[in-house]
This record gives sequence, C-alpha cells and structure tokens, in this order.
Amino acid sequence: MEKLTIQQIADLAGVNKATVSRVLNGSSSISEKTRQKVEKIMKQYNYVPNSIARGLAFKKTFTVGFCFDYTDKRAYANPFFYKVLQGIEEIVYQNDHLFLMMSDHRLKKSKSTFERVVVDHRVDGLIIPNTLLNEQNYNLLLKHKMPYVVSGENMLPKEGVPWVDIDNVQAGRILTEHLIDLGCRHILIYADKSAAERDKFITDRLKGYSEAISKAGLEVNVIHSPEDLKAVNQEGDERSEGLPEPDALICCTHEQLFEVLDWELGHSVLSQLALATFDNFPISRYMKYPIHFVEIDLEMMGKQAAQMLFALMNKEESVVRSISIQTRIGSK
Amino acid sequence: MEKLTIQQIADLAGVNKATVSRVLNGSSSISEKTRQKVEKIMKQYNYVPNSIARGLAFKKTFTVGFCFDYTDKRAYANPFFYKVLQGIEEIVYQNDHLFLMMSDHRLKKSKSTFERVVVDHRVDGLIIPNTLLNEQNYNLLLKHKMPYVVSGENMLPKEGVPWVDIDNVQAGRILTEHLIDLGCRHILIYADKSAAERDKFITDRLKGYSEAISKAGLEVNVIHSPEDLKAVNQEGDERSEGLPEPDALICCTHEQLFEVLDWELGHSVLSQLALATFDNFPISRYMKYPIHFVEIDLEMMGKQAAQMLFALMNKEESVVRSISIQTRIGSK
DNA sequence: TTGAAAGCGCTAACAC
DNA sequence: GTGTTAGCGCTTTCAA
Repeated sequence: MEKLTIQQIADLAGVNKATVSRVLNGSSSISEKTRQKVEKIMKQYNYVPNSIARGLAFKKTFTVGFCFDYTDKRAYANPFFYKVLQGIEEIVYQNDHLFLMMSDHRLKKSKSTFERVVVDHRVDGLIIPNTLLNEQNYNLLLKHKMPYVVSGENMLPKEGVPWVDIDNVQAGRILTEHLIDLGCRHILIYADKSAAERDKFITDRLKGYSEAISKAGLEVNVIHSPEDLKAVNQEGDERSEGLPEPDALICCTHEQLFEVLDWELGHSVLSQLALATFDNFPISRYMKYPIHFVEIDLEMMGKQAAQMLFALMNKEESVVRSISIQTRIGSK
Repeated sequence: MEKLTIQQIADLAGVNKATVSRVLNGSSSISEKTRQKVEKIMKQYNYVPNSIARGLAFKKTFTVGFCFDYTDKRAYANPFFYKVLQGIEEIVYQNDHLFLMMSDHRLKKSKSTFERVVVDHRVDGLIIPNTLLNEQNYNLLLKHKMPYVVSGENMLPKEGVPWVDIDNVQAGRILTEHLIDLGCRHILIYADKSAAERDKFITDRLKGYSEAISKAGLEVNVIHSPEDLKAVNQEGDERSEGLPEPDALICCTHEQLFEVLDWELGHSVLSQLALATFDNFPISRYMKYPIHFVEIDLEMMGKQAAQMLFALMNKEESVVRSISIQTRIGSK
C-alpha cells in the first residue's frame, strides 16, 4: 500500500490541495460543507499527511530530543534516567511530538550526535543532562537558536539557562531528620571530596545534612572514604572519652553506598549502622542491610523539564526557567 | 546564524546547486577542480545539508527507530534493554543514521506511537521487542513495507520474521553444567508455570537445564513456587530415604530470584543453596547471598539486530533472518 | 471560500 | 562534467 499524497486526496475530493491543507491545519476560512467532504475522503482512505514534507514547509520536525550522557555512569547504575525519560515522553506525546533519543557518541567525521542533531535541526527542542552542558555545547545551542532545557541544575556560569532538578538540599535535610526521628544521634555522611567538588548535588545534599544536624544540636561528621568508618569504629579511646558511637551512615550517592558495601566485605561494621541514601532503586530490599531512602519523583522531573521545553519552543512569555522538585521519605 | 541552503553554497561557489548536490553525494561525474572548489566553500561556511529536505527528496529519514515496551517489567528491573540499546546505537551511528526511541504509548486520537511512526514513515527501519510483535503490529509493518527486526525470538506464527535473541537453551545448559562442576548434585530450577507458557525463553532455559542434568545422570527437579523450597527442605523423611539434599537453585528470571529472596525473608533455607540465574546485573554482588550468573552479551545482541536491520533496509540479498547469541559463565 | 502557483531545500533525469 | 528543470508533499501567499 502506497501512501496517498495531499494531491490525491484533493483529486478524490474534487478540490484543490490547498483546501485539503486548510482542512488539515484547521483553517477557519473554509465552508463546513467542503470540510466535511474532505474529511470524509481522508478518513475513508486513511490519509496521513507526510510529516517530512510538512516539516520542510513548516521548518519544524515535530520531534523533541533527549541527549544521553554515556560517560555518566550513574545513568546505568540505576533507573534514574529512564524514569525521567518516562516523564518526558508522556509530555512529548501529549504535545503530538516524537522523541529522538541520542547518546553523546562521536560519529564519523568527528562530529558528535549532539552536534549533528543541533546543527542539522533534527529536533525542535532538546533536553540534556547538566553534565553535557559545557561551554561548547552551550554555544552551539545558542548559535543555532535551539530551545533546550537542562536536567539537573545548571552548573555553567551563564545566565538564563533553563533547568529542572531535584531539591537536593531539602533531600539531604529530610533524610537526616528522618534518621534523627528514628533515634540516631551520631550520623555520619560519606561524601567523596573530588565528587563533591565536581557535582553540585553532592554539595547540596551535604548542606541539607548539615542544616538538619545543626538544628538538632548534633555533630556534623563527614567522612571521605570507607576507611574512615574503621577509624571511627575501632578507636575505642574516643568512645570511652564520651564520644557517641556512630549509629547511622548517609551515602551521598549509590556509588558511595556500593563502595561502602564493597569495603564491608572485608570488615563488618555495617550491622551496627543505619544505612541511608538518596533515590531508591528497585532491588534495594534484597540487599544485605536495610537501607533508608529519600524517594525522588523522577518522572515528575521529566515532565517538568518537557513542559518547560514546550513553553520555550512555543515562545511563551515569562517561562519559569528553574524548577526544584521536592522529595520525601520513602514509605519503606 | 541562519543555515545556508544548497543554493547559497552554489552561488558562492559559482556553480549550479546540482553540482553541489553531486559533491554532497559523492557523485563520480564531477571534475576534481570543481569538487575542491565546492568543498572549500562548504567547509568555509560550515555548510550542513538540511536532512529534512534531503529526506523528502530521497524519501528517507536517515533514522532508525526502537520501540520500547512499557508494559514489560523486565525492561525496568535490570539494564537489559539499555545495554541492547547501546549496541544498536553504535551500529546506527556507524551507518550515519539517528535513533528515534519510542515507548509504545497511546497518543491522542487513539493511535499508538508505534502506529504513528510506522504509518507516517518517520523512520527507515524499526527494532521492536518480541513482546510487541502481535498480529496487528505485524500487519501494520507489512502494509507499510517497513523493514524491522525483532529483539527476542519471534513468537508469532509467521514465516520470515527476522529476529535476534540470546541462545537460552545454551544458557540454561552451561549454567547447569557450571553448578555441576562446582559439585552440586541436586539442582532445582524455579520456573513459574504461567510465565513458562508465555515466554519461550523460559521454556528454552528449562530445556537447557534438563539436557545438562540428564547428561550428568542427575535428576530434573522443577519447582513452581518458592513454597516448594520449604517442602523439599523440611521433609526430612525424604532425605533419610536416600534422596540427596538440594544444593543449588536456578531461577529462570530475575523476578523469580527476587521472589525467592522475598520469600526467604520469612524463612532461611538459602544459605544452604547455591543460587543461580541468568543475565548478571550491576549490584548483584551486594546482595545477601552470592549468585551465580550466565553472562549475556546484550550489547552484541543490539549490534546484531541493528546490522540485520540495515541489511534489510539496504535490500541485501540472502540476509540471515535469525541469530542466536551464545552466552558464557560469568567470571565472578 | 476556493484555486493557482510559488516555495521549503534537496535530488535526479535530461540536456548541452 | 555541468546546468536546467521538474519533482518530493506540504504550506502559504495572492487572486479570483
């Protein structure tokens, strides 16, 4: 079955193709009678306008892109990005667009997929992770007037970059408060130094932790390596001097949690600690130790990002350009 | 910066746009001199041909689609699909195409994303999971002459459906043999009955298990619920009658593994069993019990699927239409 | 309200 | 080898 063209539909309906086009685009200047006639034919022949041709005329693609950072291990360690994608897709489909996913691969001709998509205008708008918004990509987007939204708080020192992120300060705070509520009084937090410098979300989680700890009159205690756990736990001297025994450990990321669990294999201090981290993952309950979580509504994050993008694409006025999503303590 | 058109490049180079087009498409009938001249201008002005217009003329989109089955829980339980995607993308990019991902959502106008993409020819070819190849979608693909490849063995009773899958019989066999090598002599396999009827890969894994067990002169022992573990383990009578105590349990899927682990929370028989399943996942080593795995090269599966698709799209002759990928025992 | 025709950026058949 | 021209399927002036 070959696809029908607008011309064929026009012939079948005995009108000009411009008229069919008008019906297609809901133009007002058309008589109810011809509209009915044309619509009947379209339905009868299952006519679907060719979106490529349409795109050429409109200079639009009806496609939204999402660039995936393949160098970002977190993208694979947990369903993070996929939940975000789910949210994005929902909005994209609602807006009658399609969804072009790309990972930031380098193609032949030393051009990245990202660059190609932007330069070639293969999408009408783009969502990219903050890890990918470097100076170069930023300039590319600007140069090609490509609307975009960053998932994750913008870290580039530029004004007006639209972004959507989790409120990591709040997340750090409520997770800590939760542990305090559970009775913990000596709460450690594990934050890798170099990671904290690189990733703002770690700094933010630390900040939330500190706020909650200080407010409760407790002691801030940051460790920078699983090894530090050993020290804390074995130096009996300290404890006998009245220092409370650590009773909880917050890991700023899953990798750090896994690092601790790896380290644990050779030691065994974790059974005495409440473990906590951010962003639940499906099989957490099958792990050796129970783990406390902050639930993060990643689908919402995706939805917000996509909505912001469509607002920008539609050149709506006064678009909110930064959104922080609140988290909550998981139910189990 | 507005994009240059082929006409503008032609004017700048003082040639006809057809000539530029020839340079673009590597036509042979062109003098080295003009080619150089045109290429210089193109480079100088960073010219990138508009792929939409190109697509319209070529009747091609230079895009390959992947349809994601949102109802398939397995897609989220582990990085299965994402690894496959990684393989697909690599081949897609190598072939200078882009990658349109869609989940099988229903859009407005009661049309699925899948349907829309196929009917509207938004891609030149499509990879879909076998769970999505039903009668209706099959007919749609045929009707619109859309090249496609199925990931997972085709289960639709149709001839010539191209597919790529893991060799699950082989996987079942080597996993079982591995356990036998380790000294296990009473190996159970957990295969949910209804799942086995629905999913061929489960039947296949069972088959491989049976082959290995029989070959070793051992006893096939299929359980259909975690509860059966209890029975096996507690009926001391049986054992005293000379039946060997079960020493290994193969779970056909991760869900079943998790089911068993869930059930375990209330009991405690697993420490006596070697646990095994298919398809490793990143955080398996942090789980309560060590787990034996068959490693599955999912990236390879994606690559093979994409390569098969391009072969079909290019109308190559004698395309291999079904590929089974061998697995191996994981190194840890 | 409708039709005719130009144009979106590119390819390809046909001339020269 | 290169230019001319007619499409690809649709939108959008401009007339009628």
